Amino acid sequence: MENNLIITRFPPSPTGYLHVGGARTALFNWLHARHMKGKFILRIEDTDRLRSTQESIDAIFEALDWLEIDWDKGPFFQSERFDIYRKYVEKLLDSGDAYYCTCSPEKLKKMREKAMAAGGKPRYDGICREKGLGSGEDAVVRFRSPRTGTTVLQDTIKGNIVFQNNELDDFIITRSDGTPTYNFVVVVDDITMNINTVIRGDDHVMNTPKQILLYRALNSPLPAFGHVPMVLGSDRTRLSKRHGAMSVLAYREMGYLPDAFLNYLVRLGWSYGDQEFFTRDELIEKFTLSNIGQSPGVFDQEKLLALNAAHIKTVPPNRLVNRLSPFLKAHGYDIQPSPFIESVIKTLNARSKTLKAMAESALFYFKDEISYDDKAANKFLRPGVLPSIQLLIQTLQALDRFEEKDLEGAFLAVMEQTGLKLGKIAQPVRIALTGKTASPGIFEIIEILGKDRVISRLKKAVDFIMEKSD
RNA sequence: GGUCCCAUCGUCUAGUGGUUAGGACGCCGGCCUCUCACGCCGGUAACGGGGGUUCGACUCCCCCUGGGAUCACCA
Repeated sequence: MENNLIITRFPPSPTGYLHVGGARTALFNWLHARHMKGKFILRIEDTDRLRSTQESIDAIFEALDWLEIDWDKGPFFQSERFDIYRKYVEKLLDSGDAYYCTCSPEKLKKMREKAMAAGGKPRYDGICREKGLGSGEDAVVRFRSPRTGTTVLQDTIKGNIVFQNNELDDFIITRSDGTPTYNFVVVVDDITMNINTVIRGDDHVMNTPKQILLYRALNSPLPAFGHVPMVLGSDRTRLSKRHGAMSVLAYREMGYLPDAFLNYLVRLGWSYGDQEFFTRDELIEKFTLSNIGQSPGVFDQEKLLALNAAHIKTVPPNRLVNRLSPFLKAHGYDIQPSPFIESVIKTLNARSKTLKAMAESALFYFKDEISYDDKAANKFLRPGVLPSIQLLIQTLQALDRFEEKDLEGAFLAVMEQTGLKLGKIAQPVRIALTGKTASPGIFEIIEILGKDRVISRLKKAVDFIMEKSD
Protein backbone atom coordinates (compact mmCIF):
# COMPACT_ATOMS: atom_id res chain seq x y z
CA MET A 1 0.00 0.00 0.00
CA GLU A 2 2.68 2.45 0.93
CA ASN A 3 5.27 0.59 -1.05
CA ASN A 4 6.42 3.53 -3.08
CA LEU A 5 6.45 6.04 -0.29
CA ILE A 6 9.98 7.05 0.54
CA ILE A 7 10.59 7.44 4.25
CA THR A 8 13.85 8.99 5.38
CA ARG A 9 15.04 10.14 8.75
CA PHE A 10 17.56 12.32 10.50
CA PRO A 11 18.77 10.90 13.79
CA PRO A 12 21.03 13.35 15.64
CA SER A 13 22.38 12.49 19.05
CA PRO A 14 21.92 15.39 21.43
CA THR A 15 25.45 15.56 22.70
CA GLY A 16 26.20 18.99 21.25
CA TYR A 17 25.00 21.55 18.76
CA LEU A 18 23.99 20.69 15.22
CA HIS A 19 27.18 20.84 13.22
CA VAL A 20 27.89 21.33 9.56
CA GLY A 21 28.16 17.65 8.75
CA GLY A 22 24.95 16.84 10.56
CA ALA A 23 23.14 19.61 8.77
CA ARG A 24 24.24 18.23 5.45
CA THR A 25 23.00 14.76 6.35
CA ALA A 26 19.69 16.22 7.46
CA LEU A 27 19.51 18.21 4.25
CA PHE A 28 20.12 15.23 1.99
CA ASN A 29 17.47 13.18 3.76
CA TRP A 30 15.03 16.05 3.76
CA LEU A 31 15.60 16.89 0.11
CA HIS A 32 15.23 13.29 -0.94
CA ALA A 33 11.98 12.93 0.96
CA ARG A 34 10.64 16.19 -0.42
CA HIS A 35 11.74 15.41 -3.96
CA MET A 36 10.15 11.98 -3.82
CA LYS A 37 7.05 13.33 -2.06
CA GLY A 38 7.84 11.03 0.81
CA LYS A 39 8.13 11.45 4.55
CA PHE A 40 10.95 12.79 6.66
CA ILE A 41 11.25 11.71 10.27
CA LEU A 42 13.22 13.29 13.10
CA ARG A 43 14.54 10.98 15.77
CA ILE A 44 16.62 11.99 18.75
CA GLU A 45 19.18 9.35 19.60
CA ASP A 46 19.57 9.89 23.29
CA THR A 47 20.33 6.42 24.59
CA ASP A 48 23.55 7.74 26.05
CA ARG A 49 21.97 9.20 29.14
CA LEU A 50 25.22 10.70 30.35
CA ARG A 51 26.13 12.71 27.31
CA SER A 52 22.67 13.72 26.13
CA THR A 53 21.43 17.10 27.27
CA GLN A 54 18.28 19.15 26.94
CA GLU A 55 20.38 22.12 25.79
CA SER A 56 21.62 20.07 22.86
CA ILE A 57 18.11 19.01 21.97
CA ASP A 58 16.97 22.62 21.99
CA ALA A 59 19.97 23.70 19.96
CA ILE A 60 19.25 21.06 17.33
CA PHE A 61 15.63 22.13 17.04
CA GLU A 62 16.65 25.74 16.78
CA ALA A 63 19.15 24.99 14.06
CA LEU A 64 16.71 22.91 12.01
CA ASP A 65 14.16 25.61 12.48
CA TRP A 66 16.57 28.23 11.16
CA LEU A 67 17.41 26.05 8.18
CA GLU A 68 13.69 25.52 7.64
CA ILE A 69 14.13 21.80 7.52
CA ASP A 70 10.81 20.47 8.74
CA TRP A 71 9.81 16.94 9.57
CA ASP A 72 6.60 15.00 9.05
CA LYS A 73 6.83 12.69 12.04
CA GLY A 74 8.51 12.94 15.38
CA PRO A 75 10.57 13.97 17.05
CA PHE A 76 10.87 10.53 18.52
CA PHE A 77 13.10 10.00 21.51
CA GLN A 78 14.90 6.74 21.89
CA SER A 79 14.92 7.20 25.62
CA GLU A 80 11.15 6.72 25.52
CA ARG A 81 11.32 3.51 23.53
CA PHE A 82 13.20 1.19 25.86
CA ASP A 83 10.23 -1.19 26.11
CA ILE A 84 10.31 -1.70 22.38
CA TYR A 85 14.02 -2.41 22.37
CA ARG A 86 13.64 -4.90 25.20
CA LYS A 87 11.04 -6.78 23.22
CA TYR A 88 13.36 -7.05 20.27
CA VAL A 89 16.26 -8.21 22.42
CA GLU A 90 14.02 -10.97 23.72
CA LYS A 91 13.29 -12.01 20.16
CA LEU A 92 16.97 -12.30 19.38
CA LEU A 93 17.65 -14.15 22.62
CA ASP A 94 14.82 -16.57 21.88
CA SER A 95 15.95 -17.25 18.36
CA GLY A 96 19.50 -17.79 19.53
CA ASP A 97 20.83 -14.82 17.60
CA ALA A 98 21.92 -13.20 20.82
CA TYR A 99 23.39 -14.44 24.07
CA TYR A 100 24.43 -13.25 27.48
CA CYS A 101 28.04 -12.51 28.20
CA THR A 102 29.56 -11.90 31.61
CA CYS A 103 33.04 -10.84 30.62
CA SER A 104 34.04 -7.73 32.51
CA PRO A 105 35.17 -4.57 30.75
CA GLU A 106 38.62 -5.02 32.26
CA LYS A 107 38.88 -8.51 30.94
CA LEU A 108 37.79 -7.32 27.52
CA LYS A 109 40.32 -4.56 27.55
CA LYS A 110 43.10 -6.98 28.35
CA MET A 111 41.87 -9.26 25.64
CA ARG A 112 42.11 -6.47 23.11
CA GLU A 113 45.54 -5.39 24.22
CA LYS A 114 46.82 -8.92 24.05
CA ALA A 115 45.43 -9.38 20.57
CA MET A 116 46.95 -6.12 19.43
CA ALA A 117 50.33 -7.06 20.87
CA ALA A 118 50.18 -10.31 18.99
CA GLY A 119 49.44 -8.39 15.84
CA GLY A 120 45.88 -9.63 15.73
CA LYS A 121 42.54 -7.87 15.62
CA PRO A 122 41.20 -6.30 18.80
CA ARG A 123 38.00 -8.26 18.90
CA TYR A 124 35.84 -10.09 21.37
CA ASP A 125 36.85 -13.73 21.19
CA GLY A 126 33.42 -15.18 21.92
CA ILE A 127 34.18 -17.00 25.16
CA CYS A 128 30.60 -16.79 26.33
CA ARG A 129 29.16 -17.59 22.93
CA GLU A 130 28.33 -21.17 23.70
CA LYS A 131 28.05 -20.99 27.46
CA GLY A 132 24.29 -20.62 27.44
CA LEU A 133 24.46 -18.04 30.23
CA GLY A 134 21.28 -16.53 31.67
CA SER A 135 20.64 -12.93 32.57
CA GLY A 136 22.78 -11.98 35.51
CA GLU A 137 23.93 -8.97 37.47
CA ASP A 138 26.55 -7.63 35.10
CA ALA A 139 25.64 -9.55 32.00
CA VAL A 140 25.52 -7.86 28.63
CA VAL A 141 23.73 -9.21 25.59
CA ARG A 142 25.79 -9.85 22.50
CA PHE A 143 24.70 -10.47 18.96
CA ARG A 144 25.81 -13.77 17.52
CA SER A 145 27.55 -12.80 14.28
CA PRO A 146 28.18 -15.38 11.61
CA ARG A 147 31.83 -16.36 11.52
CA THR A 148 32.03 -17.20 7.90
CA GLY A 149 30.71 -15.85 4.66
CA THR A 150 30.28 -12.30 3.50
CA THR A 151 27.80 -9.50 3.95
CA VAL A 152 27.19 -7.23 1.03
CA LEU A 153 26.15 -3.64 1.37
CA GLN A 154 24.43 -2.46 -1.78
CA ASP A 155 25.07 1.21 -1.39
CA THR A 156 22.98 3.60 -3.46
CA ILE A 157 25.86 6.03 -3.63
CA LYS A 158 29.00 3.94 -3.39
CA GLY A 159 27.96 0.74 -5.10
CA ASN A 160 28.51 -2.73 -3.67
CA ILE A 161 30.78 -3.12 -0.69
CA VAL A 162 31.67 -6.60 0.50
CA PHE A 163 32.57 -7.36 4.10
CA GLN A 164 34.04 -10.58 5.39
CA ASN A 165 31.90 -11.76 8.29
CA ASN A 166 34.94 -12.96 10.17
CA GLU A 167 35.97 -9.31 10.44
CA LEU A 168 32.92 -8.68 12.58
CA ASP A 169 32.77 -9.69 16.21
CA ASP A 170 29.89 -10.39 18.55
CA PHE A 171 29.02 -6.82 19.38
CA ILE A 172 27.07 -5.80 22.43
CA ILE A 173 23.42 -4.93 21.94
CA THR A 174 22.45 -4.48 25.58
CA ARG A 175 24.75 -3.00 28.20
CA SER A 176 25.10 -4.44 31.66
CA ASP A 177 22.80 -1.69 32.94
CA GLY A 178 20.11 -2.97 30.62
CA THR A 179 20.24 -0.10 28.10
CA PRO A 180 20.50 -0.94 24.42
CA THR A 181 23.36 0.21 22.22
CA TYR A 182 23.47 2.21 19.03
CA ASN A 183 23.65 -0.36 16.23
CA PHE A 184 20.77 -2.22 17.74
CA VAL A 185 18.40 0.66 18.45
CA VAL A 186 19.00 2.18 15.04
CA VAL A 187 17.89 -1.01 13.39
CA VAL A 188 14.90 -1.50 15.64
CA ASP A 189 13.84 2.09 15.14
CA ASP A 190 14.30 2.03 11.41
CA ILE A 191 12.30 -1.18 11.21
CA THR A 192 9.47 0.00 13.43
CA MET A 193 9.35 3.44 11.85
CA ASN A 194 9.24 1.91 8.38
CA ILE A 195 12.33 3.77 7.29
CA ASN A 196 13.18 2.52 3.81
CA THR A 197 15.92 4.94 2.87
CA VAL A 198 18.92 5.56 5.06
CA ILE A 199 21.19 8.39 3.97
CA ARG A 200 24.05 9.12 6.31
CA GLY A 201 27.72 9.99 6.51
CA ASP A 202 30.50 7.79 5.25
CA ASP A 203 31.61 7.24 8.81
CA HIS A 204 28.73 4.80 9.19
CA VAL A 205 29.80 2.43 6.46
CA MET A 206 31.57 0.14 8.90
CA ASN A 207 28.44 -0.11 11.05
CA THR A 208 26.29 -1.15 8.18
CA PRO A 209 27.23 -4.84 7.91
CA LYS A 210 26.40 -5.26 11.60
CA GLN A 211 23.08 -3.61 11.01
CA ILE A 212 22.37 -5.70 7.95
CA LEU A 213 22.97 -8.81 10.03
CA LEU A 214 20.54 -7.49 12.60
CA TYR A 215 17.87 -6.88 9.96
CA ARG A 216 18.28 -10.44 8.80
CA ALA A 217 18.09 -11.86 12.29
CA LEU A 218 14.96 -9.83 12.83
CA ASN A 219 13.53 -10.99 9.53
CA SER A 220 13.05 -7.53 8.19
CA PRO A 221 13.61 -6.16 4.71
CA LEU A 222 16.65 -3.95 4.26
CA PRO A 223 16.28 -0.24 3.64
CA ALA A 224 18.23 1.37 0.82
CA PHE A 225 21.51 2.58 2.24
CA GLY A 226 23.37 5.56 0.86
CA HIS A 227 26.58 6.81 2.40
CA VAL A 228 27.58 10.34 1.53
CA PRO A 229 31.22 11.41 1.50
CA MET A 230 32.54 13.34 4.47
CA VAL A 231 33.08 17.06 4.76
CA LEU A 232 36.71 17.87 5.39
CA GLY A 233 38.55 20.90 6.72
CA SER A 234 41.11 22.84 4.74
CA ASP A 235 43.80 20.38 5.83
CA ARG A 236 41.75 17.53 4.42
CA THR A 237 41.06 15.94 7.75
CA ARG A 238 37.60 15.47 9.10
CA LEU A 239 35.94 18.82 9.75
CA SER A 240 36.26 19.92 13.36
CA LYS A 241 36.24 22.99 15.56
CA ARG A 242 39.76 23.94 14.72
CA HIS A 243 38.72 24.49 11.11
CA GLY A 244 36.44 27.30 12.19
CA ALA A 245 32.76 27.45 12.96
CA MET A 246 31.14 24.07 13.20
CA SER A 247 27.84 25.00 14.75
CA VAL A 248 25.12 25.68 12.23
CA LEU A 249 23.76 28.47 14.38
CA ALA A 250 27.10 30.22 14.23
CA TYR A 251 26.40 30.80 10.57
CA ARG A 252 23.12 32.42 11.42
CA GLU A 253 25.01 34.72 13.79
CA MET A 254 27.51 35.58 11.09
CA GLY A 255 24.74 36.74 8.84
CA TYR A 256 24.26 33.90 6.43
CA LEU A 257 20.94 33.20 4.79
CA PRO A 258 19.68 29.67 5.46
CA ASP A 259 18.99 29.14 1.77
CA ALA A 260 22.53 30.14 0.90
CA PHE A 261 23.94 27.87 3.56
CA LEU A 262 21.87 24.98 2.29
CA ASN A 263 22.83 25.79 -1.28
CA TYR A 264 26.46 25.61 -0.34
CA LEU A 265 26.14 22.42 1.70
CA VAL A 266 24.28 20.56 -0.98
CA ARG A 267 26.78 21.51 -3.67
CA LEU A 268 29.50 20.10 -1.49
CA GLY A 269 29.08 16.55 -2.68
CA TRP A 270 26.16 16.92 -5.04
CA SER A 271 25.98 18.56 -8.42
CA TYR A 272 23.55 19.35 -11.16
CA GLY A 273 25.60 19.96 -14.26
CA ASP A 274 27.17 23.39 -14.17
CA GLN A 275 24.59 24.98 -11.96
CA GLU A 276 25.87 26.60 -8.78
CA PHE A 277 22.97 28.71 -7.58
CA PHE A 278 19.79 27.04 -6.39
CA THR A 279 16.73 28.29 -4.62
CA ARG A 280 15.17 25.99 -2.08
CA ASP A 281 12.42 24.99 -4.47
CA GLU A 282 14.89 24.28 -7.23
CA LEU A 283 16.80 22.04 -4.88
CA ILE A 284 13.71 20.04 -4.07
CA GLU A 285 12.90 19.80 -7.73
CA LYS A 286 16.36 18.80 -8.90
CA PHE A 287 17.88 16.82 -6.07
CA THR A 288 18.52 13.15 -6.73
CA LEU A 289 20.68 10.65 -4.92
CA SER A 290 22.27 9.60 -8.18
CA ASN A 291 24.01 12.95 -8.50
CA ILE A 292 25.83 12.64 -5.21
CA GLY A 293 29.58 12.24 -5.70
CA GLN A 294 31.94 9.69 -4.23
CA SER A 295 34.75 11.78 -2.88
CA PRO A 296 34.98 13.86 0.26
CA GLY A 297 34.99 17.64 -0.09
CA VAL A 298 36.75 20.49 1.65
CA PHE A 299 34.55 23.06 3.32
CA ASP A 300 35.40 26.39 1.69
CA GLN A 301 34.33 29.49 3.60
CA GLU A 302 35.08 31.74 0.63
CA LYS A 303 32.69 29.99 -1.66
CA LEU A 304 30.01 29.89 0.99
CA LEU A 305 30.45 33.63 1.35
CA ALA A 306 30.15 34.18 -2.39
CA LEU A 307 27.00 32.09 -2.50
CA ASN A 308 25.57 34.04 0.40
CA ALA A 309 26.22 37.27 -1.47
CA ALA A 310 24.46 35.82 -4.49
CA HIS A 311 21.41 34.90 -2.43
CA ILE A 312 21.30 38.28 -0.71
CA LYS A 313 21.34 39.88 -4.11
CA THR A 314 18.54 37.70 -5.40
CA VAL A 315 16.07 37.64 -2.54
CA PRO A 316 13.43 40.37 -2.87
CA PRO A 317 14.24 43.17 -0.38
CA ASN A 318 10.97 42.82 1.47
CA ARG A 319 11.84 39.24 2.31
CA LEU A 320 15.16 40.35 3.74
CA VAL A 321 13.73 42.76 6.29
CA ASN A 322 13.05 40.19 8.97
CA ARG A 323 16.38 38.51 8.41
CA LEU A 324 18.22 41.79 8.71
CA SER A 325 16.44 43.22 11.71
CA PRO A 326 18.24 41.18 14.38
CA PHE A 327 21.54 42.52 13.12
CA LEU A 328 20.31 46.11 13.26
CA LYS A 329 18.90 45.45 16.67
CA ALA A 330 22.36 44.45 17.80
CA HIS A 331 23.33 48.06 17.06
CA GLY A 332 20.35 49.40 18.91
CA TYR A 333 17.98 50.00 16.02
CA ASP A 334 14.59 48.39 16.23
CA ILE A 335 13.23 48.41 12.73
CA GLN A 336 9.83 47.46 11.39
CA PRO A 337 8.93 46.49 7.84
CA SER A 338 8.44 49.64 5.80
CA PRO A 339 9.07 51.07 2.34
CA PHE A 340 11.95 52.96 3.92
CA ILE A 341 13.83 49.89 5.11
CA GLU A 342 13.15 48.19 1.82
CA SER A 343 14.79 50.98 -0.11
CA VAL A 344 17.68 50.89 2.31
CA ILE A 345 18.12 47.20 1.56
CA LYS A 346 17.86 47.86 -2.15
CA THR A 347 20.92 50.10 -1.99
CA LEU A 348 22.91 47.53 -0.04
CA ASN A 349 22.04 44.09 -1.30
CA ALA A 350 24.55 44.12 -4.12
CA ARG A 351 27.20 45.38 -1.73
CA SER A 352 26.84 42.97 1.16
CA LYS A 353 28.17 39.49 1.52
CA THR A 354 26.45 38.89 4.84
CA LEU A 355 23.48 40.32 6.68
CA LYS A 356 25.81 41.36 9.43
CA ALA A 357 27.88 43.37 7.00
CA MET A 358 24.73 44.80 5.48
CA ALA A 359 23.57 46.02 8.87
CA GLU A 360 26.90 47.68 9.48
CA SER A 361 26.77 49.40 6.11
CA ALA A 362 23.22 50.55 6.79
CA LEU A 363 24.01 52.26 10.07
CA PHE A 364 24.42 55.72 8.55
CA TYR A 365 20.79 55.67 7.49
CA PHE A 366 19.72 55.45 11.12
CA LYS A 367 22.26 57.44 13.06
CA ASP A 368 21.33 60.81 14.52
CA GLU A 369 24.87 61.98 14.30
CA ILE A 370 27.43 61.00 11.71
CA SER A 371 30.96 60.53 12.92
CA TYR A 372 33.57 60.88 10.24
CA ASP A 373 36.22 58.41 9.45
CA ASP A 374 39.45 60.31 10.23
CA LYS A 375 41.26 59.62 7.02
CA ALA A 376 38.18 60.37 4.93
CA ALA A 377 37.55 63.67 6.70
CA ASN A 378 41.15 64.76 6.36
CA LYS A 379 41.18 64.06 2.70
CA PHE A 380 37.79 65.33 1.61
CA LEU A 381 36.35 67.69 4.20
CA ARG A 382 38.71 70.60 3.47
CA PRO A 383 38.10 74.33 3.10
CA GLY A 384 38.31 74.05 -0.65
CA VAL A 385 35.04 72.16 -0.88
CA LEU A 386 33.14 74.67 1.19
CA PRO A 387 31.77 76.73 -1.70
CA SER A 388 30.36 73.76 -3.56
CA ILE A 389 28.78 72.27 -0.47
CA GLN A 390 27.20 75.54 0.48
CA LEU A 391 25.93 75.97 -3.01
CA LEU A 392 24.56 72.45 -2.93
CA ILE A 393 22.77 73.14 0.32
CA GLN A 394 21.06 76.13 -1.26
CA THR A 395 20.15 74.24 -4.38
CA LEU A 396 18.75 71.30 -2.50
CA GLN A 397 16.84 73.52 -0.17
CA ALA A 398 15.07 75.05 -3.14
CA LEU A 399 13.96 71.65 -4.37
CA ASP A 400 10.28 70.72 -4.04
CA ARG A 401 10.69 67.14 -4.94
CA PHE A 402 13.53 64.97 -3.75
CA GLU A 403 13.76 62.15 -6.21
CA GLU A 404 16.83 60.91 -7.96
CA LYS A 405 16.03 62.80 -11.13
CA ASP A 406 15.66 66.09 -9.29
CA LEU A 407 18.80 65.48 -7.29
CA GLU A 408 20.80 64.81 -10.38
CA GLY A 409 19.61 68.14 -11.72
CA ALA A 410 20.67 69.86 -8.53
CA PHE A 411 24.14 68.39 -8.72
CA LEU A 412 24.36 69.30 -12.37
CA ALA A 413 23.60 72.88 -11.53
CA VAL A 414 26.30 72.96 -8.87
CA MET A 415 28.75 71.38 -11.28
CA GLU A 416 28.03 74.05 -13.85
CA GLN A 417 28.42 76.92 -11.47
CA THR A 418 31.58 75.60 -9.83
CA GLY A 419 33.12 73.98 -12.87
CA LEU A 420 33.78 70.88 -10.82
CA LYS A 421 33.27 67.33 -11.90
CA LEU A 422 30.73 65.18 -10.12
CA GLY A 423 33.41 63.16 -8.38
CA LYS A 424 34.86 66.28 -6.77
CA ILE A 425 31.53 67.17 -5.26
CA ALA A 426 30.16 63.74 -4.53
CA GLN A 427 33.00 62.50 -2.39
CA PRO A 428 32.85 65.27 0.24
CA VAL A 429 29.07 64.96 0.26
CA ARG A 430 29.39 61.24 0.75
CA ILE A 431 31.59 61.77 3.80
CA ALA A 432 29.16 64.34 5.12
CA LEU A 433 26.22 61.97 4.77
CA THR A 434 27.78 58.64 5.69
CA GLY A 435 31.09 59.40 7.36
CA LYS A 436 32.84 57.07 4.95
CA THR A 437 34.40 57.08 1.51
CA ALA A 438 32.39 54.09 0.34
CA SER A 439 28.62 53.99 0.19
CA PRO A 440 25.72 53.36 -2.13
CA GLY A 441 25.16 55.83 -4.95
CA ILE A 442 25.07 59.43 -3.82
CA PHE A 443 21.65 60.17 -5.32
CA GLU A 444 19.97 57.13 -3.88
CA ILE A 445 21.18 57.79 -0.37
CA ILE A 446 20.13 61.43 -0.58
CA GLU A 447 16.67 60.45 -1.71
CA ILE A 448 16.31 57.87 1.05
CA LEU A 449 17.71 60.07 3.77
CA GLY A 450 15.33 62.85 2.81
CA LYS A 451 15.72 66.57 2.65
CA ASP A 452 15.90 67.39 6.34
CA ARG A 453 18.54 64.92 7.28
CA VAL A 454 20.61 65.64 4.19
CA ILE A 455 20.60 69.39 4.75
CA SER A 456 21.44 69.05 8.40
CA ARG A 457 24.27 66.63 7.72
CA LEU A 458 25.67 68.90 5.04
CA LYS A 459 25.50 71.87 7.39
CA LYS A 460 27.23 69.89 10.05
CA ALA A 461 30.01 69.15 7.60
CA VAL A 462 30.33 72.82 6.83
CA ASP A 463 30.65 73.56 10.54
CA PHE A 464 33.19 70.82 10.88
CA ILE A 465 35.34 72.25 8.11
CA MET A 466 35.13 75.78 9.43
CA GLU A 467 36.00 74.73 12.94
CA LYS A 468 38.94 72.76 11.74
CA SER A 469 40.35 75.55 9.62
CA ASP A 470 40.17 78.09 12.41
C1' G B 1 48.33 -2.13 12.05
C1' G B 2 43.46 -4.80 10.07
C1' U B 3 39.14 -3.60 7.30
C1' C B 4 36.57 -0.18 4.11
C1' C B 5 36.22 4.16 0.98
C1' C B 6 38.21 7.99 -2.19
C1' A B 7 41.62 10.38 -6.14
C1' U B 8 40.09 16.23 -12.65
C1' C B 9 42.64 23.47 -11.74
C1' G B 10 44.52 25.96 -4.75
C1' U B 11 38.97 24.69 -3.49
C1' C B 12 33.79 22.75 -5.08
C1' U B 13 32.82 20.20 -9.41
C1' A B 14 31.10 18.75 -15.06
C1' G B 15 32.89 14.77 -17.84
C1' U B 16 30.70 8.23 -18.35
C1' G B 17 36.52 5.63 -24.83
C1' G B 18 37.62 10.15 -29.54
C1' U B 19 36.38 17.41 -25.99
C1' U B 20 40.94 23.22 -27.75
C1' A B 21 39.12 18.83 -20.59
C1' G B 22 33.70 22.86 -19.28
C1' G B 23 31.59 25.82 -15.06
C1' A B 24 31.93 28.12 -10.08
C1' C B 25 34.89 30.29 -5.87
C1' G B 26 39.64 32.58 -5.34
C1' C B 27 43.48 35.28 -7.82
C1' C B 28 45.19 38.72 -11.96
C1' G B 29 43.96 42.20 -15.96
C1' G B 30 40.26 45.38 -18.55
C1' C B 31 35.40 47.76 -19.28
C1' C B 32 31.40 50.35 -16.69
C1' U B 33 31.60 54.46 -12.95
C1' C B 34 30.04 59.83 -8.10
C1' U B 35 33.02 56.13 -4.02
C1' C B 36 32.53 51.00 -2.89
C1' A B 37 30.21 47.17 -4.76
C1' C B 38 27.31 44.83 -8.67
C1' G B 39 27.56 43.62 -13.74
C1' C B 40 30.24 42.52 -18.24
C1' C B 41 34.79 40.90 -20.98
C1' G B 42 39.47 38.37 -20.76
C1' G B 43 43.42 35.62 -18.25
C1' U B 44 45.82 32.10 -14.53
C1' A B 45 45.33 27.00 -13.16
C1' A B 46 43.88 20.17 -13.21
C1' C B 47 43.24 14.59 -15.16
C1' G B 48 48.97 11.70 -8.58
C1' G B 49 52.56 7.61 -10.65
C1' G B 50 53.35 2.90 -13.22
C1' G B 51 51.52 -1.06 -15.88
C1' G B 52 47.81 -3.19 -18.91
C1' U B 53 42.88 -3.45 -22.30
C1' U B 54 41.93 -0.72 -26.91
C1' C B 55 42.95 1.87 -33.33
C1' G B 56 42.34 5.42 -29.26
C1' A B 57 42.22 6.47 -22.56
C1' C B 58 40.60 11.65 -17.67
C1' U B 59 37.06 7.81 -18.63
C1' C B 60 37.67 0.31 -18.11
C1' C B 61 41.21 -3.35 -15.14
C1' C B 62 45.60 -4.14 -11.84
C1' C B 63 49.55 -2.30 -8.74
C1' C B 64 51.83 1.78 -6.17
C1' U B 65 51.39 6.36 -3.80
C1' G B 66 48.53 9.80 -1.25
C1' G B 67 44.27 11.11 1.61
C1' G B 68 40.02 9.82 4.50
C1' A B 69 36.87 6.59 7.60
C1' U B 70 36.48 2.83 11.21
C1' C B 71 38.06 -0.82 14.71
C1' A B 72 33.94 0.91 22.66
C1' C B 73 29.21 -1.62 27.69
C1' C B 74 29.69 6.63 22.13
C1' A B 75 26.36 7.61 18.55
